[in-house]
Amino acid sequence: NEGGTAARKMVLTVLCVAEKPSLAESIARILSDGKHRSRKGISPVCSVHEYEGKFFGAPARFKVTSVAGHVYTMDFPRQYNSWDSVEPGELFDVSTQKMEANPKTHIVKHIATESKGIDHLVLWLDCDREGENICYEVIKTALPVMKPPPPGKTHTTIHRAKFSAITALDIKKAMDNLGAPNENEAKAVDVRQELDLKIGVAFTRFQTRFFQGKYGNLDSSLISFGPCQTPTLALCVKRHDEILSFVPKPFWSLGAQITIDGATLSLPSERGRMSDQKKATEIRNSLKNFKTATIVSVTAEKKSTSRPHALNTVEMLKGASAGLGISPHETTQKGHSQWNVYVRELLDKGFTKPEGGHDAGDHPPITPTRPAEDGELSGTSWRLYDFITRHFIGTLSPNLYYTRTKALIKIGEEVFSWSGNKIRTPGFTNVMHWRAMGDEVTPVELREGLEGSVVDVGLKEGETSPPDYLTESDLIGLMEKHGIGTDASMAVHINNICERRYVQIQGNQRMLVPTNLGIVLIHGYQKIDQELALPTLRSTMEKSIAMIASGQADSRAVLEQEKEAYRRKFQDFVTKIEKMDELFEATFSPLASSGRPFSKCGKCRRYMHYINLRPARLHCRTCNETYTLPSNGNIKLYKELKCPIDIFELVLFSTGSKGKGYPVCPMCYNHPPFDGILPGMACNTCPHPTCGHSVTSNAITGCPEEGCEGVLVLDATSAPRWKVGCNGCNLVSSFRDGVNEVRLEDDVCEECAARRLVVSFQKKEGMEDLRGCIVCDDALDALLETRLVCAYGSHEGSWPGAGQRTRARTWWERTWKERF
DNA sequence: GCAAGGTC
Repeated sequence: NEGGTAARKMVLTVLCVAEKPSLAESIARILSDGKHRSRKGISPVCSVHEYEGKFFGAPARFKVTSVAGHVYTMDFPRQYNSWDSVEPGELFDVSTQKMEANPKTHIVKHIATESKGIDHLVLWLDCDREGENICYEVIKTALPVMKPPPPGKTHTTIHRAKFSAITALDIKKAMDNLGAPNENEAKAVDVRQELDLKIGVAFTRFQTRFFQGKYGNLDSSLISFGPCQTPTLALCVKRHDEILSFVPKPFWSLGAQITIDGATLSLPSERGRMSDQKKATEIRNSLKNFKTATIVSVTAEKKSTSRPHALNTVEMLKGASAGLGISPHETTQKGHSQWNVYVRELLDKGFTKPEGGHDAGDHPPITPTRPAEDGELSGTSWRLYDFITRHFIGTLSPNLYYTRTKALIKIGEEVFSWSGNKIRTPGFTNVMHWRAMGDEVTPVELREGLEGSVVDVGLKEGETSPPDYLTESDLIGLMEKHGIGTDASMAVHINNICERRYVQIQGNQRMLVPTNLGIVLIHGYQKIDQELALPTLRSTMEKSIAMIASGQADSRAVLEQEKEAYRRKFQDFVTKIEKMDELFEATFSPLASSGRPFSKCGKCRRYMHYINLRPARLHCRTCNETYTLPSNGNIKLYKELKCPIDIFELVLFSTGSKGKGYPVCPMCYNHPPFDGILPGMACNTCPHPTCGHSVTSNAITGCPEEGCEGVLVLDATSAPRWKVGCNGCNLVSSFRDGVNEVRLEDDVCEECAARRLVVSFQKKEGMEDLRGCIVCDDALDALLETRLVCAYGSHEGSWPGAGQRTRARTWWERTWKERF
């Protein structure tokens, strides 16, 4: 059917890409009037929704899919990952690269596959600056494989959909008014990324290395700096300083007690607080002889409290923290159980992202999408759902109306008052009970001219009190005010400064109390360079970046100018770091008085002290030397065994009974005795030819893990639990129970060149010794309790396999042949 | 091991 083929050829293929999977589904449903078909994509997280329709009047097949946030992330080339061999200041000059943000999700491959041969690409990314940047990430992947416009035609094949809500109206309107992506906005994000990376990483590495291990009770392995986290911390420290420097002032307030129509009322003076004690006393004394109090006026004023505005994310975070004690981090956790479904629906369907970044106020941004019962959601999820739903109903409810009555009562010429509220209509407080107002009424009716008798006129002394620490809710408000972070990232910044132990959250009120470390850091920046700890650090940078976004400034020029400014700041910081160190010295204790006696120093033969804080380390008080130890595991003594090179006593590092274990010489670990070996050399990587703990003594074969350059070594340190593990990656496997001893032979397997081993068994096993190669002999391989558990998860199927034999042979030829 | 920004 020639005609049919020709007609099919005319059908255009249009790919629509949204920012996240749920949006792709919503968009497809709206545009296809629910007639879309869904299928899986290459990426495990993204589906593709297809339907037929018209594009610019022509018949078209539509595919709607998504990315999942940014496709690429910016980083330094790999060789700049080393903290030891790269000077942080150099980082400002390194050209950064974009790499796939989440390689496991295969988003790049997904987009490339779905873009192949398409006629048009429609970008449905969120209509904000980051979304504009993601547009170009998608274009970068899609354009090379798209069908070029037909010869002679110059129309664009790249389109931008602009929408502010996921509603049928908005989405269809966007499809009918396609435009072009905004390159300036995308470039602005590139510049922000590079600045954040370079500034953050340079300062973080430098100050971490400078202070790490310098003080005995400084418990932190990472001392970070960032254009958002540091100003956030500074806000907390500022309040702390205000509290400490607060000087209370005394004040006096006058009050009267009267009886009127048989009721007793306490009345404050209309003067309020008085700071002059002498004058206050005079007034009190002048009233001593008055026995009568007279009501001189009663006014009733009708008042109201407006129902709340619809919730946006920031208000939700504040409400959840202040009212429910749920952290912003937890509030935005939507990755588990039914919660996931709810918040996704809540955020997607009801969320408005008006253009220009201001809430137009015409949509309720966060709303419940269906009723749920208490039992359907677990603890925190239910409380948050309850809050959102009540708030939502509140926005649709009448205002609170009440009457405020105020009576003025004179004793002599001094005016006292009584006031109270009476609810007329509770309105939204019916459902938002936490905003409810109580009735305050007198037991008697107050009316003008009524007289009572004075029981007492007294003076109360008080003093002004300091402000409280910032609550989390306050902090979020301040971050918003100063433009620190976005609604999606504020929670992360707060979580960061908690995790890094710069602040602690205290009490039900969730107040942020800075730690010594947090205080010293901010005060240190203030001594060196005020600007580094100003709440405006972020917004100042944002202003330059906004110039790029609006097309008023050239992105390269802004980048260079900002980079230069921060390079100077960084260099200045480096030269003045002693100023910050003075504060550290005054706050933290010297190493010389920290830790407990542990293992012996090879230089002075005295006990070194073990400091079990991050980073774990040994300190020799006699030599005044510090030796850092591997972290994220336990450190134990190792039978007083010594390193043959420097006679330091070895210590044993282990990550648990099923985890890795190896001996470490504190000296070699910090100062490797062999050329070309970087710090961090444990005994299982030490090439010493005869030491029983070296890799030479314990090597079996090359690591079976694809791409790992490490060596599989025998680990006898937790015997009788014998293990094999890689000295390069996390791969480790135990021999099964009943194995008594594993020894390495001097010869190697003819087939694969792995070292042969001899396994002996406990008596109760009644088994002969087994001798052979762990790579080629199934009987030996079967003794390994678990298949090798590896860090990268790429090792599947049987180990050791045929591929391993080749790898083992290569490893032998290349590295170890001459050593045996 | 570092930043901040997406989303999961």
